[in-house]
Amino acid sequence: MSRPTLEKVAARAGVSRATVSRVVNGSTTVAEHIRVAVQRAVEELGYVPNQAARSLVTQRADSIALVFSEPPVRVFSDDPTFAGIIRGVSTEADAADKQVVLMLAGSSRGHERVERYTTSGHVDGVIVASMHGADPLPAALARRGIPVVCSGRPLTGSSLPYVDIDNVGGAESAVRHLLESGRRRIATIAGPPDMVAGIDRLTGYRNALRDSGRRSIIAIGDFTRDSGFEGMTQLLEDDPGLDAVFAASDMMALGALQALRRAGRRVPDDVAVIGYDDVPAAPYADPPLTTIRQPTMRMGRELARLLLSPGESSVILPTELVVRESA
Amino acid sequence: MSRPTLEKVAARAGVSRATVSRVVNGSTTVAEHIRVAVQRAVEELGYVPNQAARSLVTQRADSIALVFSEPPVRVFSDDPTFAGIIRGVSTEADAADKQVVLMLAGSSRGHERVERYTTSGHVDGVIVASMHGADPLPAALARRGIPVVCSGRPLTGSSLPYVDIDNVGGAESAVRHLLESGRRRIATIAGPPDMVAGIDRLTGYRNALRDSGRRSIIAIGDFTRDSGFEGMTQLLEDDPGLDAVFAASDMMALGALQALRRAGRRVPDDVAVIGYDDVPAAPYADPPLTTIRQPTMRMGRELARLLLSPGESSVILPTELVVRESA
DNA sequence: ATGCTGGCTGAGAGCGCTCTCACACGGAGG
DNA sequence: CCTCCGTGTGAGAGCGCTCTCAGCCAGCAT
Repeated sequence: MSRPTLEKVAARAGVSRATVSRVVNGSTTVAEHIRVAVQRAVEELGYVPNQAARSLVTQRADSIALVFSEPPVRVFSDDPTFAGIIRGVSTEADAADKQVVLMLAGSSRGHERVERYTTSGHVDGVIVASMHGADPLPAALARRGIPVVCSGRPLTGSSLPYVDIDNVGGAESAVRHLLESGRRRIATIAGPPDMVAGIDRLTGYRNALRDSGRRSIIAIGDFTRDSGFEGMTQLLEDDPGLDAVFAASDMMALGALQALRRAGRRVPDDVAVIGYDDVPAAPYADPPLTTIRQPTMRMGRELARLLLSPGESSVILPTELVVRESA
Repeated sequence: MSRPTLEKVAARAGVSRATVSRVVNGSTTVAEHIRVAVQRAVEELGYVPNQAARSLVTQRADSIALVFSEPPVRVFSDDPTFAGIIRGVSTEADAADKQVVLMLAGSSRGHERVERYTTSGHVDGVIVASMHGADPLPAALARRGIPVVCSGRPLTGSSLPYVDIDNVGGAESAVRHLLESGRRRIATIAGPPDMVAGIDRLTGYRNALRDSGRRSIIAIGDFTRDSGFEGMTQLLEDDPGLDAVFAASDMMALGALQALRRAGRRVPDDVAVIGYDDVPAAPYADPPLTTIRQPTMRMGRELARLLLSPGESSVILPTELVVRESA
């Protein structure tokens, strides 16, 4: 029971292969009655074009890869970023009639697999959603001649097109909010210094603080809850008089909340806390977490658009401060 | 700058296409010095086989699809199930040298897309990870002649191979734990009745209760936190004297915790709470949540194994009770 | 010498499709 | 009447690969 071919459909409809191909691909130069006959034959046989054969001649795959250059744990954590990106990319790809292929390239073996897969003609382009700005994958693919766009500004100095979210601006607005509500000793739990988001959010914090002439109090975390807990604990030791903390991720903010509780500080009365990402759990935190929301879905759309219509330039998307009760 | 073909490599190495093909595909019947020469040519030209051409003749794609028949929101929620499945499938597929293609088929349009993609020869088989047991997708694909395995027992009466987790047994052990610790009026917040996990966990609850001769107190939720909150609130009205609740998902348990707190009940002193799934947030709940852990990664591995070596029969995996402080 | 293996290699067909090009056909214009 | 054109349609090449098959050249037995 092999799948029917163009040839079979043509025979059944009493026309040539070329005509069936025209109908299947929606050419207008086919007489109405023939079109109908062919469509019936397609229907009856349950014909589906063989994509391999098609790709072979067209040199297109009509699909794009969305590569997550991270371990799956991270991708499927409660970070809404990835979900939003996927939704956005899917939406846009749908509109352009392209299929989206998700790939995980967590390990170095994964990198190699992705490279082989994408260079072997499976896809027309690749979106690399990597949080590590220094990821070598995008450049490697580009060198192979594959169209690539990155989510997040690449740290490799390559001039690849990218879509990023205004991390600096987001952090600035968070710290400004703290400043405006009268906080005077504002600490931060920064993200890892090898990720753009970590770097840029710290820059934003410093910018806002410098403008107001206050000194910075910094702990370094890695975006996880545990590192937030530890960071907060350390901060409290360093400067027991602090009255606000900006955590570079909600997960770290959640950890900080816990550390604060343990230390007997009330939030927001004694210490105001503000996070980043607006994860699903943020409104359920105790107290509900004030945070920075990112337009993740729009990011996905822009990524796809950038990949599909080359020549357009990189985009930086704005963030939004969501005020709840923690600050 | 088009990609080099077999022909080019052959010319450079001074051999025929066939020989290059043999080397690339690891045939042993090639003289050592020729093999080396060919490999050098491949290296120098950066040759990567054209997968479309290869598939066209071999009728294989060397990749499998992992389809999530759910809206992305659900897939990327803090439910660790999907992440585990993905990891497991990837591991097993890697070992068999197959590529994993993730696809989201949330909408009905998505279903159609997935059907077209998988039937057009892109993949050698499909794993459908769907929580709705009555999903028509698996059967539709099977009808098309594509090898399919399901995660979760299909509710459609089809005899497709599947891998499931022992939901009934898991729920039973949860309720038994409650019973053994002296609880007498044990309620449940059940999952939606159109999902296997919802149905089976309720069955398990009923089984355990029936064995002990106690009556059941039931609220219906949809696995979300909000529905857990509402379910608990309703349960408290229905039977203010209850001293334990088994929530069919951790998210619902988290919602229940919140409702309990609001109602002034102490956990576990007044009411014991036990969840299901062991989400990442479970140990951080207040109090840390006792729950049922599922071997999700193993599930992924079994799914891949089942797809890759047909003839083996469906599998049901055991669960594990994780005792923390809420029960 | 001749015949027979057995190990390597090359020639060539063909996978299912698209797309160019030639061609058939009816109607308008010379 | 023939030419010219526009509109559909079919023939056929070829995309890059795999794989069968034939052929070649040792080396050994006859």
